[in-house]
Amino acid sequence: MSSVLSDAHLTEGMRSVFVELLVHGPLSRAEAARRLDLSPSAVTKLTKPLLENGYLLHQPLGDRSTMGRPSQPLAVDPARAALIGVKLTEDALFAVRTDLRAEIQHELRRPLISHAVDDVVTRIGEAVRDLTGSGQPPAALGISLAGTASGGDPVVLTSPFLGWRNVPLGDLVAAATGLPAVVENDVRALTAAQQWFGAGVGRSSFALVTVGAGLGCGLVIGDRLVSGAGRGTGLVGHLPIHDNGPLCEMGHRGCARAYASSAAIRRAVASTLDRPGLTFEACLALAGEGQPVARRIFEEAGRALGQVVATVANITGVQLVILSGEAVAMYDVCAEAFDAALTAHTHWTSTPVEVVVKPFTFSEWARGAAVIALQHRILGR
Amino acid sequence: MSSVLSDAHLTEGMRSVFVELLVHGPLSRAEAARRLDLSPSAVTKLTKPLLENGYLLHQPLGDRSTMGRPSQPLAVDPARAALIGVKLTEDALFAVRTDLRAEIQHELRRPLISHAVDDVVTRIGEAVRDLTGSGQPPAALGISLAGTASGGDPVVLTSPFLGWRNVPLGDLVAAATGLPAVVENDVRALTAAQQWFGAGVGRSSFALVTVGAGLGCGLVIGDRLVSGAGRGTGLVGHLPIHDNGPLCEMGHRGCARAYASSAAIRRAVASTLDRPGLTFEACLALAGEGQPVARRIFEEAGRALGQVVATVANITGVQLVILSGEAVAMYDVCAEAFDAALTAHTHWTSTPVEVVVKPFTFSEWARGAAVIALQHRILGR
DNA sequence: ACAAATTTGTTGATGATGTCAAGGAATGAA
DNA sequence: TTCATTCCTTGACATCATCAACAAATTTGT
Repeated sequence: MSSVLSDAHLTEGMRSVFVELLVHGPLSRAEAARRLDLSPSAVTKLTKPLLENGYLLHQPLGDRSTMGRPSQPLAVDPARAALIGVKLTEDALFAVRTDLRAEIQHELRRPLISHAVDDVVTRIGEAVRDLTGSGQPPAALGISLAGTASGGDPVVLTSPFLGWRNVPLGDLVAAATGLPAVVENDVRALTAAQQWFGAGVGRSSFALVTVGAGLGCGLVIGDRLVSGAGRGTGLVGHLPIHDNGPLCEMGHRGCARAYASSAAIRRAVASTLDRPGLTFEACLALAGEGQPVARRIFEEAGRALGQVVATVANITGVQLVILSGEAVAMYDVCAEAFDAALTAHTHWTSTPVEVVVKPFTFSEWARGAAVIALQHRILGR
Repeated sequence: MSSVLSDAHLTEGMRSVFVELLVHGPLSRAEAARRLDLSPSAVTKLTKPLLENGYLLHQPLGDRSTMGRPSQPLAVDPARAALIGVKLTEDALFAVRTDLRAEIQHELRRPLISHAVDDVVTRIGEAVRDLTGSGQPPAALGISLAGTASGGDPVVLTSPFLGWRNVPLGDLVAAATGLPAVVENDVRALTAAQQWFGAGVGRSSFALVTVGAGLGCGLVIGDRLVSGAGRGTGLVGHLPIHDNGPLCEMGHRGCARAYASSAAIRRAVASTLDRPGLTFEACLALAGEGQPVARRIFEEAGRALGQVVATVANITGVQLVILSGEAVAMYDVCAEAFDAALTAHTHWTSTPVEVVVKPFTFSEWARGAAVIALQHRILGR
């Protein structure tokens, strides 16, 4: 049983069945056939080699309420392969090891002292080794970071905060680790994770809006992750909100980022209260306690965020928007302002936007990278 | 030679070759094979029945500069079938008859006195008869109008300005004319026309922004026309531009529509100059002559439009935006303001947006409807 | 208890569709 | 004239999904 998801000569049909079972949980052959618009016999034939190779397992029978022969649910064996996901930030490296359903098994965090390409590649290699240990070698590796990483299987990336331009990070890491490696923008990676294993399951189109150090937006339209070639997608951070709002780092007045990024919120609360040492979490706590300055600033942030979400939904037509990111906890203290702004700016001819708030931990970024690796490995792009 | 594009039992492969030749002009078999990632032999086999049925024609040989046996270009015979496109407005019906490449052959305009469904269906039937005459019967019919018409092959539509809700217009017209009929939102129809026969050819993603009575936006992402199910797409009309701008019809302050719609511009110029009878065209002429009020108002419109285009490009990541619509001529008098706003609001990490301004005549709306009919007929959705 | 109905899953024959290998056709270059 | 090159075609072959038939496992009804 050699390298995973590659030797078994996965045909197109087998891939589609595998993905359907991976994403939509255990399904009987008959149900899979209906969903994929295939004949039952085709599913039988396609699943046979997958079962033999251990990719699929028979599940214990579930409900027995229906008539006729009970169905035999099939499911992907999540332990059949492992994936590595790495998220790079300016000063740290987060890595996770996940199973095939992107459930995190191990994680680690390492400081990133040097931004030299070789050093980063070495650090990633060490992290992979430490996460792998004596276990089965991972099937693939994904790397995510902020910046305009190219979409798909990209070999070349440009990252402002690392000071990189046209670095073939994927190839370098692949050479250093011996694993197939891909690089992707972090927000898109997170979007991919939601598409296959999160709130986006079963939705052919949705948007993910992240709030944290900045604002981000990922799109899935027509079952495909949108990746603007050359241009980034989801650049919502500098959407103008008010003419006379606060300034952002780029000198824009009243843009979304100047209202809703965690940095902007922290700055605003800290400077108004003249407590320069305040962290974002402390600001959040203050707002939770009803401190008026903090409350007001979070309220304005919620309003800005609501307008961002409404604008994204109006332009793209998505019905579902997932809220996530390091600072998504702010939703709790600004829900009313958010909802009011969302409703006010949603086009009146449209059905209301569904908003799902995803609790967030930092390892989600790395998990997204693992999903990118998985998708690339299975779909071949 | 019976009904077109249906009897010949078009297989999937034949469809793809046909569309490739239809959209990308004359191509040799070898070139088509390369583009479609097929073997040359496959193209030979797929084109044979299409040639026999008259869908394809051999073109006279073009350049003979290369080595080897000269290629034999194939092209779709545009006269092999005709299409009807109908655009409905509040007070008129525009209809065109086109060939397979959506070139307009005949067009007509009829007043729409009654909004009763039966009357409209009858009017459409008359228009089709008049356009068909004694010529070959059209292969399909498309209808476009403003409002949230469902996407694709829709049978049911909701139109605010006609006062319709859930009218199965496609089925009714199909029954009345005997032709396969589909309904689509007008902006999406125009977008489809640009995708196959306009500035969008060869682009897998682009946006179309229309300016006229309102603002509209159509999207093609990943080679597919985006149609928000339930929610409309491209609802850019009420994008906030300034906090203290003019009011739109919905009571929004300073939204894009209040700046850049032809109605808003006309109102602003006419009321400021106290010349209530001014038409939009007259306003445009005034601005062209340098009349300061008109110039300023068009300048602000251009600024708003530039911001709309930038926002669409930032969120969707499209690299190309096509400008069109009845009032697109305004671009000439506000190009600097438009470009400045576009650059200012374009995310700085991105490559610049390409903007293509399409001169517009009203029959383009109906032509778009014809393209929708064509796409639906060929692709089956 | 037993038969009928119902749904699932399997198997082999069939048909559709594309590739491959081979070769013919039409040209430019040596 | 001969060769290299590119285009196009043909028939053998492989792949893959459907279809029809049937076996399997259960509920329902008598």
